Amino acid sequence: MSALSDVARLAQVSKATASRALSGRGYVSDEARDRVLAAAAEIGYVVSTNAQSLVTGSSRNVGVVIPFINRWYFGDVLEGIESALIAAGYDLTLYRLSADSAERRRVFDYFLVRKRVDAVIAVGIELAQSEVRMLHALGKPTVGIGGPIDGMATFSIDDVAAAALVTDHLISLGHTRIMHFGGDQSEQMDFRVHSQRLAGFQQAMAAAGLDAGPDAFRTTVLSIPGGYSVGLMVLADPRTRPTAVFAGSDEVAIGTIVAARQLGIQVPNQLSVVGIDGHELADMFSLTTLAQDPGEQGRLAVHRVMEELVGQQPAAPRTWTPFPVRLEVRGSTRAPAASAVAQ
Amino acid sequence: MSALSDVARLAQVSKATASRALSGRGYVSDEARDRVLAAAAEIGYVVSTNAQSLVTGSSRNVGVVIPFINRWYFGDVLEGIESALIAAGYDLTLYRLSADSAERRRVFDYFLVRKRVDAVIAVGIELAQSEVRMLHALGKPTVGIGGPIDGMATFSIDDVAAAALVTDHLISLGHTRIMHFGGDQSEQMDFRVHSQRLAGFQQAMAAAGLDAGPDAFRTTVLSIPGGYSVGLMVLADPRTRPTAVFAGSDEVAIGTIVAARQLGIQVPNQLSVVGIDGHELADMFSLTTLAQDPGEQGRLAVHRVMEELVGQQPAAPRTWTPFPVRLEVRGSTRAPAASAVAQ
DNA sequence: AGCCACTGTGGAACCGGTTCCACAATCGCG
DNA sequence: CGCGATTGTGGAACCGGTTCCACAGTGGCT
Repeated sequence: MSALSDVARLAQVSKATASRALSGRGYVSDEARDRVLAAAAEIGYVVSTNAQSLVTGSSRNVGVVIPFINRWYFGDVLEGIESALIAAGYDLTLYRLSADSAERRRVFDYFLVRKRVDAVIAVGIELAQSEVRMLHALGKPTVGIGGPIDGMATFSIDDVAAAALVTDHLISLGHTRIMHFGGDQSEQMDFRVHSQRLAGFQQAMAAAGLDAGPDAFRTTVLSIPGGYSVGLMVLADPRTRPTAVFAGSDEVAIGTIVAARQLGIQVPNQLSVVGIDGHELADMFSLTTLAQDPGEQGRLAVHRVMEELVGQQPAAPRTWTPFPVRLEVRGSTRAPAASAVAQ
Repeated sequence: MSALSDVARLAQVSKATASRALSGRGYVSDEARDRVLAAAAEIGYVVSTNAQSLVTGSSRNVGVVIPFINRWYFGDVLEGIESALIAAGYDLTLYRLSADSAERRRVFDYFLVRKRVDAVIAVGIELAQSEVRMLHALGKPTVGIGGPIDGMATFSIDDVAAAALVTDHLISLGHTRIMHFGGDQSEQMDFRVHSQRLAGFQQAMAAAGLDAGPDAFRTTVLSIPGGYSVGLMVLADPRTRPTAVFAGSDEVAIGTIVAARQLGIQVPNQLSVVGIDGHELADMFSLTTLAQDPGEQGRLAVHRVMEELVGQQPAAPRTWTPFPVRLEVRGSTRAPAASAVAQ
């Protein structure tokens, strides 16, 4: 491969001048610049980013740590991050972090610290305080999606409020027998998303004077098959069947709707279902949902990182920024039929 | 940050010995090694991969170019690639390539060439011969998933055979009015997947003496909503409705099933549906499908890249390796009911 | 005893850039 | 005309490692 010195020799200038001509920094005569550019083009010169990073100390590369790639929310966030990084001229190095804690340590110790990332974006992962400190100690900007995390800039929707909002939607329609299908705490290592949505559900129920005991809550995997299997189990018995389900994610909601159809239960006539996410399939399944925009969250996180990376001015404080949501009412929610209640 | 020279000073050895002790290459006395390791641990030394890459010429980093993240097949391939790369001690730099050709050039010229990848894995992207030559000229191993591409090692299922197989399955059940919902050529920049699956369909139909004219084929976006919308349009009219649909992907098949249910058409009693992929939702929808294993394809591609990267022995020839498939018969296919045919 | 192979170590060159600094030439202006 | 500011250029140091080479000590063998 050709190096800068080759370009310099061909253009009959010094390495210093060649470097200045190519980077655009410092004084270079037009004539010299033209010669350098022509020489570079002639031999197909490309800079070595390794050499560049070595001397400048920055690598124009951001690490993204994410637990899933194949779930809608995470995939969308990743797409948003990717497009924003490319636009900013940065590369994206991807680390998927499974629940396996040994692998987790390895990624953290080995890759993130050792490798050439300028910053880290953690999606849906609850970082320990020791891990946060480690990243801060390295001077690497770090932002999280799905916070809040102490000492870090994080973005996410307000899960408690979101859950309360959709629960209130069901309550205002007249439902009283409402169940929540939520995530299992141990399933993945993300934030307190699950418990917060459960808390919001319970708050809203309590505020309306409704029962939200243990019978009103089932855990499942937050995916379409997860919603399907819990739906099949819970909805099969007409005597205990609720009139409405608040699903912890749209994927669970869709699985529940499919299960209900399978059982011959009409949605929304006999069962209302509401989710959280704004999944691309929500429209197809007429799903009422609290929509968020994961791609936008990803882009926002990138901008926050860039602020701190470029950062002449002091960066914004490292706090949680709630992300807006909007309730999209579709055909999966309706007032409970008298017969359904009686049944 | 602490550098190797700091470690060397603290351990009272030369940089050369410190480097040998840490890398494990060359002769170092046990005593010296211990001192170096202790010194490194004490000051929290981590190597600079930039310096390392600069001198060794390899960066332990593989670039992955992929058109979608959020479609099941691509997400699964990506997961497979990621896990295999991490296991091999390599990083994964992600480039999403949209259909926009300007962006495509930019990624190619700017990032792939300029940046620090040791190899490139291209997923579902048809590379031009000029692009293949460019990568070869750089001496970077390159493998594709979803081939074949001339001059490149590629992995994919045999799309013609796969399409013929599922079509034969429908034919052997007694169906004669079969339609194919396939991908639109212009929709994305992947390989000739769409046209090959169409060709396989037409071959199988012709071999059975069945009509596979233009009326037997509809294009759509290869996603669940895509299958849903084409399903709603095509299945609405009972007079022209086929008794079986071969969907170009499981996502299209699932969308078609949902559309059929919506129209009150029973699957499989009134309509058989078969897909290709082995989607995670296939089981839930009782979908008969030709299963492939995208994650395994990703892992295989990584191994192929590693072979060439480590490669003392001459690497395997750069040809297409067909990937195995298996027909998983579930409840979405059945012999056509006499009534359905008459209707 | 003499020679060679092996082990262990440090000095120095090198990878490919960026940037500091010294120096020269030109220019504007009092 | 003289002087300081501006422009343009090259030499050399440096980023942080790896590795070649020279050299010294030790041991095994004839």
